[in-house]
Amino acid sequence: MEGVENELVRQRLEKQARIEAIDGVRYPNDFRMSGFVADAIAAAGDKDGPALEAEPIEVALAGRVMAINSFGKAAFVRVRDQSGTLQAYVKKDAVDEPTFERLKLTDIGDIVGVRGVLFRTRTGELTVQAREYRVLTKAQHPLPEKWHGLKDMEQRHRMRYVDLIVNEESREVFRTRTKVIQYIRKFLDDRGYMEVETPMMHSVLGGANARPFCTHHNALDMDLYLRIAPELYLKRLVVGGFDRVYEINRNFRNEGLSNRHNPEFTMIEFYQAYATYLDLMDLTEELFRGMAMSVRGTTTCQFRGQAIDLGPTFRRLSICDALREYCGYEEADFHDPGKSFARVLACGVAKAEAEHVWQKLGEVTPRDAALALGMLAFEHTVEPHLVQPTFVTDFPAVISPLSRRKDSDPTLVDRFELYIGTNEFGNAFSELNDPQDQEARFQGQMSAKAAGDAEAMEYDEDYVRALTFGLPPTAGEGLGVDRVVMLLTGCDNIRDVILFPLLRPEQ
RNA sequence: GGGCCCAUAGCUCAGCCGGUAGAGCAGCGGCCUUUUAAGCCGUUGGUCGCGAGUUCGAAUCUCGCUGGGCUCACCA
Repeated sequence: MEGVENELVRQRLEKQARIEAIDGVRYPNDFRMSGFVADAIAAAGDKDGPALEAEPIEVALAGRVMAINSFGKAAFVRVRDQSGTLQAYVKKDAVDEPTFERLKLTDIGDIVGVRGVLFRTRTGELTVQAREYRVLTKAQHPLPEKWHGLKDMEQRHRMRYVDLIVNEESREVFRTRTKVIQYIRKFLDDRGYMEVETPMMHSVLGGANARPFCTHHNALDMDLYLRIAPELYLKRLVVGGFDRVYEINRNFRNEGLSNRHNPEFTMIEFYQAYATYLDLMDLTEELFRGMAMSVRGTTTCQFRGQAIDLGPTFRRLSICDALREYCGYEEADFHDPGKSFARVLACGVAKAEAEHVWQKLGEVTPRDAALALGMLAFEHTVEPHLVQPTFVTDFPAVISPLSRRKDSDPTLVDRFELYIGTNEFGNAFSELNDPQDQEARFQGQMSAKAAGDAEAMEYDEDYVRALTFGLPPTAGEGLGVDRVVMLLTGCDNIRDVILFPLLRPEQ
């Protein structure tokens, strides 16, 4: 940063040296806290001043100085730890000379240790009457201003540690993030799911349609991908007899950044044998409702300027019905790529984009092409309508290479995506467990790859082999955890819910 | 990657119709032993993101670069 030449830093280094001269130690680590601030507050309960005087409670607290109100011969020092904030009162005639000197050398931002008994000020505020007061760690760099905090988004992301110190809203977002993950974990644990860990370095690309990050293992002289999804490994585990598994997984996709996309992001992916995508819809509603109630105490939330209610039963809308309702599709349009193409253009999709999508499909039937093109119209025209939670169901098989075909129509699959606030939150389907069909689907992906689809999956021979040993009828789902946190915290930018989002290097 | 916008003191911002910088907070000095955005008096602090150009003169106008925000595209 601006370096030690800065005047403010120079002053603080000077104070640090003077404290060291008093204490004989520059970074002491022998202060022992009696507990957190919250414990001290709990110990005092609602006892009034006289009660605290009658039965003194001694505490030793440590934390960061957030404010100092000084009177020259006494001062209030507001100390914050992980659990909360409590002020200490240090007065000259209640402490020895070196202690009062330490107080005078304290800056906002310093880490201090305070020992003393609890009392109440004339306004009734619980306060530690300091007997011992020490500076444990000098903050050599000043903190941002106390009531505007740190506003600059770039600074907040680059120096998250400072953001967390000064912005309570930011601390709250990440506490909520932790609660969300704890809730999901407990929710699945309670239902007999087993948490597992699968490889993040893959030699075969699969489980999603996305461009990967590449890396290299030196000793094996082997190129590897950072995983884009754990799906194929999790289903291998179901083959292995772990009927219900889940992984809270970090995935890596080599795509553009946006306020909804970070190259590494967190998903919760879970699989349940002897279930279908219909079962997962019920489970998903239950999860979202319980999570919202647990984390926020209500099923309503604000997301990207929209009022969302997770309380009512989620709407269920098939792709084809959506296209009929919002894009004017008629029966013939679902079978004739030319007609579907015309509908797509009528929806306002750029011709070049539609042609590109058509072209990179590779060798497909007219029905498949018509449906795949329809997805463009869906994304362009239907998505903006999906504000309240909606399960979009029955996707085209041609774009769903791992999903089970519908018994009633093999060109469609038993799949849903969950939309909330016009954004996709999750993706689930009954798993394709027919190894011969899976082979054919991988062939289709290879065909698409050959036709120029950079995001197509690779042919995973071992996965097909696993299927030949028998994958029970299974349903699986993935949810974007970062987006769930955005929804429940009202953050519009994914970077606000990721502690250290990817940024370009400084300078 | 495309479009629009932003970058001034440690932090939050003003100045932008060109005349080489201002406030609040923080800091420093003084007064103040129950404050809580404490108060009162005084005061330090800036290669105005970087680099060119126009001009007698640029924080201000122009171009380029860097970083960021919003938005579009792909995904979750």
